[in-house]
Amino acid sequence: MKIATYNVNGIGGRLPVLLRWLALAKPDILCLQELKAPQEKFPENAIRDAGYDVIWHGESRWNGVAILSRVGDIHETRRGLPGDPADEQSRYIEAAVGGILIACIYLPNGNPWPGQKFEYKLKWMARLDAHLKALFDLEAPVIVCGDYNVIPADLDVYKPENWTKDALFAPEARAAYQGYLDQGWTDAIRTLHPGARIYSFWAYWRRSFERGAGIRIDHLLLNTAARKRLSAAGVDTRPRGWERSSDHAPAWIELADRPVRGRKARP
DNA sequence: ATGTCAGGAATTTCCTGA
Repeated sequence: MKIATYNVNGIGGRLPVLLRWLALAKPDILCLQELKAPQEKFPENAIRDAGYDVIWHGESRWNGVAILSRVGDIHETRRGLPGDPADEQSRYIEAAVGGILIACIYLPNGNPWPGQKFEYKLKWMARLDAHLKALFDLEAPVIVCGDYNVIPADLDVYKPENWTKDALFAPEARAAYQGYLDQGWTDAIRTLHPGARIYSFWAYWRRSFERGAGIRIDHLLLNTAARKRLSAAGVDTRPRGWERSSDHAPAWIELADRPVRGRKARP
């Protein structure tokens, strides 16, 4: 089973690119972020015509998350991250589908740092930390994926010195992300490719993609049951080179039907 | 410091967020 996450940066203008990638890559489950569309403007019919069930949480202008599935109906389990009833930003949606619990997140960017937006990011990360603790021990495979807006390590950025003042590379944000791994969650791409330079975002300007000037901020975190079935992971850079592309590329994993021999937790 | 997008609001141009 192929599970992917893709920050589309606007579902409206990106629909042709998304449909093209769905036909090419055929993910079984796909999480989308940055819909940038109100609830009623999500292109539900086009997604269903492509063969996918879908749930989404829109928001006018900003944010917005969705889960697509072509392997059975989606049973929504949660909409909105717990911990702050006053938070109205559409950044979290969770569902049971195909025997998996999948959470789609669009973690706050946090720039400029320091500032109120960065404080919101850290609070959101703390709320996610608490929720992850509740999800980790489930017996079912759990995948928490999306745009984390966190560069975990120097290896995940083309030029670390250019990002030292950025909220995506801030020590507090990286520490919070490390806290998720310390809970036991597996960063699927990094675990299968320990020393590789793999990026999922390239800024639109200065020909970043052509120069390979990227960062890795789209992650798939797996609990123990999911990690045991992890057979492959990567980033599909192809759509980043298409016309009218998102500034992100889809990150994906493959889960085997049963546990993969030798797939142990990272030391 | 720069640079490029998307979408919404107001109209052809600016604003915010990223």
